[in-house]
Amino acid sequence: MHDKIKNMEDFASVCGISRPTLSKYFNAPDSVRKSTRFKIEAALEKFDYRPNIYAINQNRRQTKNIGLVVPNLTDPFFAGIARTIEGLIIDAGYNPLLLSSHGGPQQEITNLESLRSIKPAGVLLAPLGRASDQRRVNEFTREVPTVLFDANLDEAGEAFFGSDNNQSIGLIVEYLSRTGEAPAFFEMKNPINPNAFKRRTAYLAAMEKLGREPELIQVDGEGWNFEEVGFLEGGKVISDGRLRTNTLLCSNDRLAIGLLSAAFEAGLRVGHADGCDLRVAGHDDHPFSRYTCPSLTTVSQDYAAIGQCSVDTIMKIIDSNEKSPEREVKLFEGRLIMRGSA
Amino acid sequence: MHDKIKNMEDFASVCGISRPTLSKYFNAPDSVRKSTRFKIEAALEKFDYRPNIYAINQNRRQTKNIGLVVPNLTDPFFAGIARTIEGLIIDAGYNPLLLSSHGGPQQEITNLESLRSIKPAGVLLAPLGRASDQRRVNEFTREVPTVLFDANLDEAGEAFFGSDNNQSIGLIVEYLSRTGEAPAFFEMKNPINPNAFKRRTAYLAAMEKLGREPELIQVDGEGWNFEEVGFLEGGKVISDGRLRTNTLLCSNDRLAIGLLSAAFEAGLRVGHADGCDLRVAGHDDHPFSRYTCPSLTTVSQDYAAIGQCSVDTIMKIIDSNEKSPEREVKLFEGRLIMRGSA
DNA sequence: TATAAAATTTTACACGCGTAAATTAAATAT
DNA sequence: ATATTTAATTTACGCGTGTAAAATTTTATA
Repeated sequence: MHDKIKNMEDFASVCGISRPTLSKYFNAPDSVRKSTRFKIEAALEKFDYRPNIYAINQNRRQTKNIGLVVPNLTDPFFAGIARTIEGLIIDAGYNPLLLSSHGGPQQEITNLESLRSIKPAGVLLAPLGRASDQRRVNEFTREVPTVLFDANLDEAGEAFFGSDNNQSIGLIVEYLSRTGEAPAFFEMKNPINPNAFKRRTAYLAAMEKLGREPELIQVDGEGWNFEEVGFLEGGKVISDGRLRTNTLLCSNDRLAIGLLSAAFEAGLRVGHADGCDLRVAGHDDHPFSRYTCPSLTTVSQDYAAIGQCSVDTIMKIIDSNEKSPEREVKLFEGRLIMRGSA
Repeated sequence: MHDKIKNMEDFASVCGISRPTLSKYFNAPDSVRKSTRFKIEAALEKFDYRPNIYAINQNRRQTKNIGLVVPNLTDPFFAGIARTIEGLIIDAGYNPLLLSSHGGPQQEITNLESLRSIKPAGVLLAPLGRASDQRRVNEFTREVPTVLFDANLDEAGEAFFGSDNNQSIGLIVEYLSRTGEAPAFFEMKNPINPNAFKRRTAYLAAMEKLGREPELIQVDGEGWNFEEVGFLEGGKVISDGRLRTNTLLCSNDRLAIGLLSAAFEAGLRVGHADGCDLRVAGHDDHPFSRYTCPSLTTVSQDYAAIGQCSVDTIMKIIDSNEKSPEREVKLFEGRLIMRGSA
C-alpha cells in the first residue's frame, strides 16, 4: 500500500513538512504549530515510523538515559526498590537502565563501565558499600552525575539518601528492651552487605543509652546467602547453648529468616507470647517477613521517600547542569513493624 | 599531557594507523596484523578512548543487544533465572538488556516496544502467559527473532523451552500418594501466573493415573501476591474445615509459603513425621523454600538447562540469519526435592 | 629471487538524526 | 491595512562510526 518509511526524511515527506520540524516534534510535541502537529499525528497513524534511537543519542548533547545500579537483584528487597525507582525515572521522562552488581565489586565496576559507554544523563547507585572498589567508584562519580542511595561511600557522588540506622536500630532496641529482655545482636563477623557496620554501631550505642550490657553474636559466613548463614550459624549458636538472652536482634531480615528456620528445627518456640523460648527481630521489612513462622517483627525503611528524593535530586542536577557545591546527605526514619516474633 | 581523543579518527592518528583498521580491531581484535594490534593496545594503555556505542549501533547491520524479558523481577525465582541467562548472554559476546513486565500485560507490551527501538539481534521472552496480549506479542515475534521460555504462547516465537509440568507434577503426586494420603491441589481460581493451568491439568491427570479421586481447592485472589493469597485464603480453608485430606500440593512455592504461615498460625503441625496434622508441598524450588517452617518439599525446575538451551537457540538463529522452518519445543524434567513439609 | 595468492590497509561514501543560523509565516499592535 | 514582534520552519552542516571496493603490503609457492 504505502512505501517503506526508512528515516525521518521519508516520514517528513509523507507528512508534508520538513525533517527538522519533525525532529522538533519528537523532542517536544507541543513545540510545533497545532496544525503541524495534527498532520504529523495523522501520518503516525497510517505509517509505522519510529526515530532511530542510536542516531538520536549520537547527536543529542545528552541522552535521556538514567543508570540504576543495585547491589543484588536476587534480593527481593532491592528488586522492590529498583521497581519503585524505575517508575519514578519513567515519570520524569527518562529511560531507566537497571543493572545488578550481583554482590560483587568487580561486577559493580563492570556495570559502571558499561554505563559510561551509554553516556547516561545521570546515575542512581546503591553501592555494595564496604566491598566496593571505592577508588574506581569515586573516579566514575567524578565523570558522571551520580546520586548514591541505600549505602553511603565517603564523598562519592553528588548526594546520598538512605535510612537512619541509628534511629531505626534505636527504635527496635528500645522496644525489645521495654517489652522483655534486652536483645543480643546477631550478625556476620565480616558482613558484605551495606549498612551492616552502621547497624552494629547503632546497636552498641542504643544499648549504652539504655544502660544495658551489649552482646554481639558474630558468626562466620561469606557472601550474600544470608538465609543460609542465619540457618547454619544460628543453629550452631542455639545448639551450643551460646544464647545468654532470650532476645535476638538480627542485622537484617534475611538473617532472621534463616535463624527462625533453625529455631523451628531446634524445637524452640519463637515469639512474645507466654511459654515462648526466644524472641527474634529483624531489620528492613523484607517482602517475605510477613510470612515467616512466626511472622517477623522488624523495622521498615522509608523507601518511597528515599527513592523519590534520589530521583528528584538527580533530575535537579541534570537540569541545572552543574555539580552542586555541597554534597547533600539525608537520612530517613524507619518505622517499627510489630508482628509475632518479638 | 596528551591531547583529548574525541573519536576513532583521533585515536587512529595517535596509533599511527588508519581509522577503518581500528574499526576492524574493535570488532575483532584478531582480524588485524599482530604488529598493528600491539600498536593499538599500547595506545589504549596511554589514552582513554572508547568507541561511541551509538555510532557503532547506527551503522552495524545488527546490534549486539539481546533483550531479556521476565514476567516479574520482584519474584526471586525469576530474578535468579534472569541472572543465569544474563551470564550466558555475556559469555556469548552479547549485551543483555533486562526488563521486567511487573506482572502486567501492558508493561509486557511496553517492554517489547522499547526493545524494538533498540533493534536487538534477538529476544528471550518469558511471557506472562494467559495474561499476555497474545496478538501483540505475536506481532512482535514476527518482526524480531524471539525465543520463549518458562511459559509457552501459541505459535509465538521461533522456539520454546520450559519445564515438563506433566512430568514434574506427576512426580510429586506419585511421591505424596505413595507416602501418605493423596494430595488435594491448592491453587488460585483465576491464576495470573504462567503454567498454573498446565499444572492443574497435570494434577488431574496424575491422580487419574493413580486411580485416586482428585480434589481441587480453588481460592479467590488476584495478582502476584501469592504469599498473601496462600496465607489469607489458605487460612480460611483451614479454619472452615474444608480440608478433606491431610495432604496439599500447591500450584507453586509462593502459595505454599503463605499456606505454611497460615497453618502455623492456626496451630497445625506440618510435616511427614508422626503426629503431624498436614503435609504441604510446592513447586519450583523457590530460593526461600529451604527456610520455611518446616522446610518445603517441592520440585525443582532445570533452569540451568532451560537457560542454556534458550541462549544457544537464539544464537543459532542470529548466526544463521534465518527463521527456522520448524518451531522447536523442548520440555525439561523436574527433580523432586524432599524436605520436611511432606 | 620472482611470482601468485592472501591478508591487510586505505579511500570514499553512507547511516539517521540534532541543531545553529537564516528564512518565512503567523500573531499582535498601531 | 501596515509595521512590528514573535514563533515556526527550512537550509546547511556535523556527529562518530561501519563497510564495500580499491590499493597496498605481506606471505606462500615455485
